[in-house]
Amino acid sequence: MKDLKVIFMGTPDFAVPVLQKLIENTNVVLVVTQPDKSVGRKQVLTKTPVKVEAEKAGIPVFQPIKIREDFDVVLNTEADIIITCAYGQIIPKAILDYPSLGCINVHASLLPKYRGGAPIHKCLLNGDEKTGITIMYMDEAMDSGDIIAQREYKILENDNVGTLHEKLSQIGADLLIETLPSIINGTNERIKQNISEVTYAYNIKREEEKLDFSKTGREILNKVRGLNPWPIANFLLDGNEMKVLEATFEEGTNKEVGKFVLDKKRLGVTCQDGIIYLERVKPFGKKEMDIKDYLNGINKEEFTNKKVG
RNA sequence: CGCGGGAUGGAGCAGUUCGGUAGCUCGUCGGGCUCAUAACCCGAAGGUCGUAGGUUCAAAUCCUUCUCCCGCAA
Repeated sequence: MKDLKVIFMGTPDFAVPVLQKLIENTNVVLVVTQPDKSVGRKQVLTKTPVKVEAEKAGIPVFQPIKIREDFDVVLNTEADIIITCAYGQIIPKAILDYPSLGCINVHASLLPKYRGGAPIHKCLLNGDEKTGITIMYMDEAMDSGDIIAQREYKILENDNVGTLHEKLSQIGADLLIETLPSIINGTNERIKQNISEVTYAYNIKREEEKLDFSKTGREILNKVRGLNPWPIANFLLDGNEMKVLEATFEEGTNKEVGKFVLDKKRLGVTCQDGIIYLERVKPFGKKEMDIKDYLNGINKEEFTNKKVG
């Protein structure tokens, strides 16, 4: 496979293992990634993780603002196949039609479930038992092309977005390399997506980060881990965001939801079917800390009367 | 100069309005109680109050500078 000329398109950390494996096993001739962006409070111009990796390997990098309008560089690069993974822009037909072996995408869900940008978050938020990786041909719509290969991953109770992210990106890289030979010699599968089973995983909206204590403990825990380590579930306390990084649940009954339960060493909030105990939080303006430390500094008498909101 | 929060023993905080002995809860260490304990009691160590300067008899506190951490917005 070392003589296979590959153009890789990808942007975030998730795409890095895929790129690394391609560099090891094939001849990556060009990397396309999103433009450097100013990030954080200080607006530091930052390279995308994929760009960093590409430069390390001495591979040319192309960063069009709009690939839709600016793709000559790609067409002028001799390549057999284009492989994308979380690139972040819709790829125009001219590029899709260009390489002889086609355009292949690595997606972090078992398509047709969870097309879109946040499949890892979505499967955790929904409390799914499994998710996985799909290797697929690309077409002009988002994540709608024919499936070449899939690999399932059984979600563990303690998985969160971070751990799943890591595991799936590794699986994605492995599965891609294993599948490539069949794509090269044309013996690969090509399965149409079942339209009736299509669901979408759009990017998380701000409002979805809020914990709703009128829901069940299970649903709340799903949200806590399904948004960790990014963007982190939270609720309002005295008008300020209290982020919840870890929580546990104990079943029970309550008269009222969203009320604080103060224990000597624990802080809980009543929900529909029990109490959610906060285990690790990040109060407004502070660093994240264990609940034990948080309780050390607060006025417990006052706290008993507080409510979420 | 995008908006806002924060920096005080190892941890989390109070004290700053209105300058006047460095305080709370926890942890650590030592001792005691107990069949035993993460429980309880007694005691101890541990802090140039983020940096630099200014005002003052006196600054954690007032004024100015800078640094670092955090949330939002992009």
